[in-house]
Amino acid sequence: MVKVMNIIQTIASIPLFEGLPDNYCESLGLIAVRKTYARGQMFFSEGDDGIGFYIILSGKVKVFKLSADGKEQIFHILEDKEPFGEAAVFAGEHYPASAQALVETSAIFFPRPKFVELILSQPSLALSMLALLSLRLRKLTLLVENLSLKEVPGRLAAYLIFLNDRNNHSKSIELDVSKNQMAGLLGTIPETISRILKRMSEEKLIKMSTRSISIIDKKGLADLAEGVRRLA
Amino acid sequence: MVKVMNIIQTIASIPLFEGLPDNYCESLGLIAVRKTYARGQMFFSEGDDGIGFYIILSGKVKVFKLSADGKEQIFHILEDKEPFGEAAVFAGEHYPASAQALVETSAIFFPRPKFVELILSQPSLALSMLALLSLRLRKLTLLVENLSLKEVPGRLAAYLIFLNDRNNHSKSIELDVSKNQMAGLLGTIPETISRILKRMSEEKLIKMSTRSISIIDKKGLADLAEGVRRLA
DNA sequence: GTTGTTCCTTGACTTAAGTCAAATATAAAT
DNA sequence: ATTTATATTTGACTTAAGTCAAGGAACAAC
Repeated sequence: MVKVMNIIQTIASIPLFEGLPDNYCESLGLIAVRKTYARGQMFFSEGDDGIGFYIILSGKVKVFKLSADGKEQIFHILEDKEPFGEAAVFAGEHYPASAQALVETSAIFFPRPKFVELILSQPSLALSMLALLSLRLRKLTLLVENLSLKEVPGRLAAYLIFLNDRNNHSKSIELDVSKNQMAGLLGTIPETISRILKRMSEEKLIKMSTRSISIIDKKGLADLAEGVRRLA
Repeated sequence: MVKVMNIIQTIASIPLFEGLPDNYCESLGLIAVRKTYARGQMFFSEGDDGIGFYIILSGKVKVFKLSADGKEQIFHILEDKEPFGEAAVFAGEHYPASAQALVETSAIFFPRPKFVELILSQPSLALSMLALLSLRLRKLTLLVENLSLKEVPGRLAAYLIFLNDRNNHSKSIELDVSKNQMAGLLGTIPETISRILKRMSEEKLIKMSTRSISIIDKKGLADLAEGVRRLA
């Protein structure tokens, strides 16, 4: 029972379920299953039946698709307390993309049938899910915008600013994803990332250290991201 | 009252609200407002407050974003009974993109506050909305995949097949959107569309008439869309 | 340390697709 | 029909970014 209690407390602390009455958190706890995935292990693959969704407790997960020739487009890189696979629970039968652990990751799993049942009895939970999906939609919209409206330096600048904003606006950005992953997220290749980061350094927009990047001219980066300025 | 009755019947026929109890359709009818938009008129612009969402009764609407230098990325082109602006109702405060009537369009509008209220009292309505948002998410996922994993001929092939499938798999596709719009949707420019359609004709994948396109080699197109084959 | 592995950088080359500009074609208006 | 406007096609040119291939770091294991 100790383990169940832990899950319930954990659930209550997840933004998605915030403000739910205690007894519903308990119901959630009862249908939730804790799982651990090793680095590189797949949660699910594109086309699999959508049997439920996950919420990350710790670790890092990438959601992506592969093209016929093996190129990979990453849609999201997700961390603590972020859910994934949730769209498949409501829409179609299958997961539209694949999900893989980038590092050892622990997550809780909510099986579809029981969760849908719960939703039906609890409108405010439904409202939370609606807000969540809307947010995802917004994030994806941003990605589409980036991919088609901006060239790579702009996308990269936007991503650096995103990372910076997420880390409390501290001047230095930890590069906890490989340039390979970065490239996949930005719809390009690692070589291009390298070259652009170099140009950004030359133009004194950023300073590079081994495992991190410092933003020197945030305005300049923002201009790049807006497509206002371009890189020499 | 006649007008209200019409709206209620209309609402009951919309997939999004299918299977709802009559009294809820009536409630929806009471908060719904019918509006008409001229060709070129804006429903809302990116950044506007998300005051509600629309469902198309007749006409055609494009949802898009503009870059700093005026390039336009179209996210969806929507027709009868399709909703738009719904994400803004739940997520943030603002519409993430703009919506404009491509032809004279009539729609019903649901104001946010009253709709949210309704959702809270009716879980199965919430479930419909969840499914809808998931579907949107899926469509966008596809767009991202197209934009980054495939080159333009592949995207165009995928789009032609999409149009074909939508129109009951009839051999000929009506080009009811300009090549300009098409280009915007596929993240490219009209010139490129022209050239690729020409090459597709030369390779006997399609046959072009003035206002329509016939698919000759569907398999060939599908191969292009999958990225299996390439255009000479 | 030294070895092996993985990741990152750099260079030379190629190419898809964008820009600019001009010529046609189609549709709309009088 | 003739004119006007709008869309489409075509050509010549440019360029961002991809491919291929070779060196260099960084890191882990022994």
